[in-house]
Amino acid sequence: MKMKNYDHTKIEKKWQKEWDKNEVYKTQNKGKKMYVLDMFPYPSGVGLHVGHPRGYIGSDVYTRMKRMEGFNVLHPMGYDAFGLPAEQYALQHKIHPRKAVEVNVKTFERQLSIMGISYDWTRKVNTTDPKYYKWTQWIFLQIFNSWYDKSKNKARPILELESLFEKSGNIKVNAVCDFDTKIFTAKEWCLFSKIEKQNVLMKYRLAYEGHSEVNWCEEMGTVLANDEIVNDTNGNPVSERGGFPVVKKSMRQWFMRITAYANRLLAGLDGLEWSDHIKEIQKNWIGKSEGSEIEFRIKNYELGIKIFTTRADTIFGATYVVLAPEQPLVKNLESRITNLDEVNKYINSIKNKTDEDRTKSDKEKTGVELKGIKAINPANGEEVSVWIADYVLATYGTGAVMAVPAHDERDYEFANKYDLPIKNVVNNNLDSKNPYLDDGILINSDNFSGMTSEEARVKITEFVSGKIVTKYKMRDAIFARQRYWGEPIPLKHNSEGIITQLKEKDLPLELPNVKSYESTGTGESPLAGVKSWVKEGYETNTMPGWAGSSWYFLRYMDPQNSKAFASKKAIDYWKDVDVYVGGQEHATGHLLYSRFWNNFLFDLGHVPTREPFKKLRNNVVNPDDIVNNYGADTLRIYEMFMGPFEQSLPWSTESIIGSRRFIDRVYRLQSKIVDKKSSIDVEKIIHKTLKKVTEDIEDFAFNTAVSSMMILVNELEKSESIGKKDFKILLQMLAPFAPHITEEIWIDLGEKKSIHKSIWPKWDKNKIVDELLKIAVQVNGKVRTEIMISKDMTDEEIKEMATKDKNVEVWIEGKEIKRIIYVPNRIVNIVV
RNA sequence: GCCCGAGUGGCGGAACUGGUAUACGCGCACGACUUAAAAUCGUGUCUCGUAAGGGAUGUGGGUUCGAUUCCCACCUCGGGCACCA
Repeated sequence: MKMKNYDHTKIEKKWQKEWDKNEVYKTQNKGKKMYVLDMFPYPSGVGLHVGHPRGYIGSDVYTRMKRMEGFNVLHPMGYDAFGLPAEQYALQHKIHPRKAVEVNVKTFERQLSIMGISYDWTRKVNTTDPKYYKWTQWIFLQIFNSWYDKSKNKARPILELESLFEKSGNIKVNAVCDFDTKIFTAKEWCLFSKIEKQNVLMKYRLAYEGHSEVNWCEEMGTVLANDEIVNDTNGNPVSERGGFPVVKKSMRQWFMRITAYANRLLAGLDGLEWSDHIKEIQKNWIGKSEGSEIEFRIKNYELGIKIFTTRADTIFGATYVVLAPEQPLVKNLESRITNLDEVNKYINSIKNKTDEDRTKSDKEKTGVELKGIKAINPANGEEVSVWIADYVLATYGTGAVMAVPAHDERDYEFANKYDLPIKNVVNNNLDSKNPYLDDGILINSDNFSGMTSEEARVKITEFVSGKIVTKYKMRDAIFARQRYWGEPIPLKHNSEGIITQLKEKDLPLELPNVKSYESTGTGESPLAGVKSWVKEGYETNTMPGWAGSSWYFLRYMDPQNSKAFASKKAIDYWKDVDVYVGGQEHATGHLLYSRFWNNFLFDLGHVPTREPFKKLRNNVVNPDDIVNNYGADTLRIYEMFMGPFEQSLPWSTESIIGSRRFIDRVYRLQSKIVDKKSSIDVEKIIHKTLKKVTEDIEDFAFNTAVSSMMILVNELEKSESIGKKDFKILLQMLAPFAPHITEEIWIDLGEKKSIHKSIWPKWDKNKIVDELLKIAVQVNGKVRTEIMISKDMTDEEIKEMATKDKNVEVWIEGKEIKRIIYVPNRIVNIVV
């Protein structure tokens, strides 16, 4: 490892210092803007470290070219330091989370800077800084104080909803609200007590308090999201971090009504330059489906059962109805159920099961008939039995389904087990292996027989007075953690249960110091143990990890502002993120929540665009530590060269040597520099390569950009000399990949200003056209020879030249030429 | 089960909107320089064949003058969702 061609450690350190001193990467506030963002990291259990430099390097290469192209680039970095990972780390090491964050941030910054990443560090943000989370709390209050107007399709202030209630109650209000919201008139509204009003409004707020069954982890003393839970080796649910057991528990929670935005989050994907893969994941997660809501009347009772189905065409085959055990209607029917004991026993048995157990698809279906209750099939007036079963989900659709065993696999299984009637109403191909085919011709369906499923869906829905509706699988997001290390929620509860909110001037509500930030084990946050906090009535839950990260990209635009989360001027200038680079593990979390918040802020006029991230590129995990042996420039080139940017690659310390050799060769090429013009051939290849490199960086095709520069260097080595001017072009196009060595040579060549402040060169059109070109000649699609053509030959001349070629004549002799196809500058194909 | 995506040398991978498949790099072999080694440079490197030529982009079909690229079926791998009615 001795006697390198250049001393990477010395050179790289020198320039990193120099760039820092001269603020080479400082963002301006004018010019054509370009916002290139890396997802900011959060401290992990093993401390914060640069685990995967690939993404940071890729976005840095892109950033550097854009800067040289004259864009005013914003390329910042910061820290998402609230949340479980930081807290767990602190607990394990018996230090305060704030201390843990400080230590880890230092390590991280050192590792980033040795790779030569060109961040503007003056714009650093940290979600745990009270000056930052003041605005996280402010945004929370905006959401809390808003409702979703379906007719205008946007969020509006809650005050406007109250005045609508005063005018005409809620009957005419077309808003997104809780499923069980009751109808009231203006008069009734005015008679409501303060607390009753508060409860009603809570059903409309976009941030709301409610109760829900949650995943409770006793050891960690906290609620976990579904994606924070994994299965242990026995198939039991445990926390992803630590592997502690997880059970179901009903708890008071704060929620974000993200479901109000389901359709916009789905539709907004169309205009985004994201990979199809990530879009697909978000689409599935949102889970839109069109169907019908249809009421089955209950015999001798005023209420009916509303069911949701996507197969209204099969309603003539509906032979029973199933409710989810938690469906509120079950309670209402209690007095009429003749086997209530059996029913209650079933409901209780369900409560003790985890989601995991309930949703295992290979599990045998169970259920109980509600005896004494009969429903009427609205299509044919037949009486059908009513059941509860846990294969129906309370949280999707209406929590009730019509069962059509002939055309639904799950209903079929259930009907077979409990001996319920099965009636075929769609004439599928009966010998087909799958009796549940989507489409067919209706039979046994009165006037609808003979129609296709497709037609019948809408017609039958009308016939039974149902309506066409759209449902989503996505649920509202829980917005609370029973933990210490998070943003306090800026709300107070008084002894009567009235909720008041902090005024803007009183923000931030700072996280108090506590003796013990360890879990209380009771399910309450450690904040519940702080007397002064509880006395004031402050909310003891804190915000979840995703709060601070849902808007940080806006803060970078104006990170020091104390009057607003960012000034209007800064927001109007930067608008949105042009390119966003980060891991795809955030597809259904961060990337969805940020889009939700940004759409919301757009509705209230705080930001100028709906979607925050125009272009998304995903980085994948890879190890590091090559810098010491080979240098940062080598690491950067290697990471970019070894394959497509968005693909995970196995690390190979063997092949990295190729990247180092490449740099060494560039370094040695200096001996060929002359003070006059280079030969035509050298000029040509320089400009051709420049064109390719420019286009490739634009497309994030870094691997082929490096490859074409390698070809260029191979060619230059064969040449006698290189003009200084052309050599500088090579340095410039290499600068984004290898910022240190190129800077070193650049300054050596007598330049005064940093190469990174130089202007990205433009390729010369005239220099990339070849006078002579080699093209292939095929006979019947097989290559037989190559010919040289000049650029001013006509098509006819080229075709003639091809047919006259000796190597071709052998193959066409004595045969009739049927056609000659000439693809300009590529190929001639002679068909005989 | 459903929905995406991908299969190219010993390895990482390239091939623009259908136009000379295997660029570039690693590895390997041989050679040059050297007392020697390292480093560096040069030559070769899909496969069968002495050659002329033939065959290969997961498998089998199809469209086309021409297919890694488009279409159909199947196989394998990766990812997402999962009792969503």
